[in-house]
Amino acid sequence: MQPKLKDIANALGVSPASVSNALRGTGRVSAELAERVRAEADRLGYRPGPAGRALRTGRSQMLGLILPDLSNPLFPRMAQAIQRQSETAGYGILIADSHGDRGGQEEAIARMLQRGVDALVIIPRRGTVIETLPVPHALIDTPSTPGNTVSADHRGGGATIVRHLAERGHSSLVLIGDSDASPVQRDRIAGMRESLGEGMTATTAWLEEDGISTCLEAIGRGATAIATTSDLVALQILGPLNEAGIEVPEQVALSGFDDLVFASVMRPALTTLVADSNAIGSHAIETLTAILEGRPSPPPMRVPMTLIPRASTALKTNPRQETIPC
Amino acid sequence: MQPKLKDIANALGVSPASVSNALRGTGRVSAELAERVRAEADRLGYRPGPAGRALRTGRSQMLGLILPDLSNPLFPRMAQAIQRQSETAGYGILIADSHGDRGGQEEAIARMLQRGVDALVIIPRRGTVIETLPVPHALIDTPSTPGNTVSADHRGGGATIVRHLAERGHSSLVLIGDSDASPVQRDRIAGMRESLGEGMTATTAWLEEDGISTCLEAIGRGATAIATTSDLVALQILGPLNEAGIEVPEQVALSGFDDLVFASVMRPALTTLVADSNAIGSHAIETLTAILEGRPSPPPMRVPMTLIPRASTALKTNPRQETIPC
DNA sequence: CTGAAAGCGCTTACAG
DNA sequence: CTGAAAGCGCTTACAG
Repeated sequence: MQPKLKDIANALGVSPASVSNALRGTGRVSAELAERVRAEADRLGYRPGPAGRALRTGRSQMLGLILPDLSNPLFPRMAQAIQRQSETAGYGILIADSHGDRGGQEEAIARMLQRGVDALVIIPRRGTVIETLPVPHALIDTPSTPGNTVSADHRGGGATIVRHLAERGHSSLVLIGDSDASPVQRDRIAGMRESLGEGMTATTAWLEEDGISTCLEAIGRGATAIATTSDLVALQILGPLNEAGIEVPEQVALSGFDDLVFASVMRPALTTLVADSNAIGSHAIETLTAILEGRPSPPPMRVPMTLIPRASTALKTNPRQETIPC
Repeated sequence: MQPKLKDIANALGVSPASVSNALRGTGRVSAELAERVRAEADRLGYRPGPAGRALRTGRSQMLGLILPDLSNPLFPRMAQAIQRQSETAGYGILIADSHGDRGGQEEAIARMLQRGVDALVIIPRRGTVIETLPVPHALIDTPSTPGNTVSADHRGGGATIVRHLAERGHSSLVLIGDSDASPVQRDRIAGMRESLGEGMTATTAWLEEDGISTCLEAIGRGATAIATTSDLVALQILGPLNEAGIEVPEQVALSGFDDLVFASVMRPALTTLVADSNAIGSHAIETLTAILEGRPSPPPMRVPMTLIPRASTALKTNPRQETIPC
């Protein structure tokens, strides 16, 4: 049986109120009594039970984390960062995924609220708008999403990879994503387009819309670099490129996004960009705990994406090279 | 403000006790009153608050999930399966990871207990023994781990891939894992070794112990197939093979384990084996809820691993082919 | 069949 | 500085 507050009070012949005050540093308690209480609490290994505290304070000391899809390879890092940060802040993390659809997201939020979470961290489904919620919440989506609390600077990442390719002599690019229904992917592509330099051209393609063909055609017309919105997209393009006899990076440069687990280990190793998940997680948690604890809450934050140059874009390309027959 | 039990009682002019009994189907309540209570509860959108219930019943209706490392690519699927199953059973899931070491695992367990979880699902760190715990727990490790509740049949998976390779004419194999400190990997390799047929030979290697060199040497001596313990290991071997001028699957067959996200999309697509995460998750949750709710708890379970044949082992190999110069 | 009462373990005004 | 009391929202014996 776990020791209770009353056990300490009885052992010391004082009231439970004084024990509680001594342990929390609230109310007036003499230093001497406080010390005796702490010693006895340590001896017994006492920890306040969550149920009694929650009932009295109205706070569960738990945060809910809503993910669109736990099996998405990008989310584990976020979940890990958020879990560790919230633990440091003294909150537990309840998880739920949105079961792949929008109704699922609303249900997941409703379940979390019923379980009494003090606040929510939400990584929303593509383009979902979060209605008013009865608890504070932090949104991790894209800087262009209204109400976004913190996220990677996807647009800046797009700009960075295009500059990287430009420095290597690439002037004709293919920009390719999975789906333009994704705000994250749209922002990455937008950032790429915005920073095309003088004389640079780019074809945009989406995997959903026969993007592989579009991509191969553009290469046939002289494109020398493919900037994708995700390592997974890059990996999916590698096969068709090989089959078409196009070598990476010798004939075409290729880049990804997110530094997924296979990016460093595939051949050629994939140039990619990644944001610091811990920075994102800690800003989300800091924002929430600030609100919960009455501190001033920080402004929204945009975490930069860092380029990780690898073999897939290592070669300098002569912008006037012959076009590859397709 | 969320409606309380008392609000329903007041609105109907009955006691909170009757409302509680009506809603839970316990105690004696007339059908007529039960119906009125349900109607009013629906109208108000009443849900019992978790704090009051937890304090009274001693149950939090939450399960803790302890993972060695949330960022491990294998765990998201498990976490997702467990989360969904426990949700169906009416339990929330608190997550914690072990921060990469054994002490971290013990701390994570202690934190979960302090938060009042009713039971734990533990995917233990390599070779960790779980001491006695004050709540029921389900262990997901390997069938050979004492106290294991449910897990994939890693040994059977090893046997399956070796038979698959044997059918394709391979008789000289390399079996390679990351680390023999991992019970899962040891079981997979053991299953492989056990089912080597007549006249088959195999070299075992570990990445940790310069396994790549061992592997290349074995191929130099005539091995025609590499069975790895993980898709990630297979991916890591592909580069050195390419550099050595060894083609997959033309000269050497290659297989993985776990069907990670890149396995189907890499080139060549990777033959692999996978267990049904939902089956594992639901057995773990069923075991725990059975104990918590006083039902007979099911025996330990071993979930079969299914072969997913892909291009990387598609070719029949002549066992007497020339050896490749190394 | 129904309701009044007690109590789960805490914290927080409040009185002394 | 310290303690007695009330109460957070529920559920469960128990009395009527």
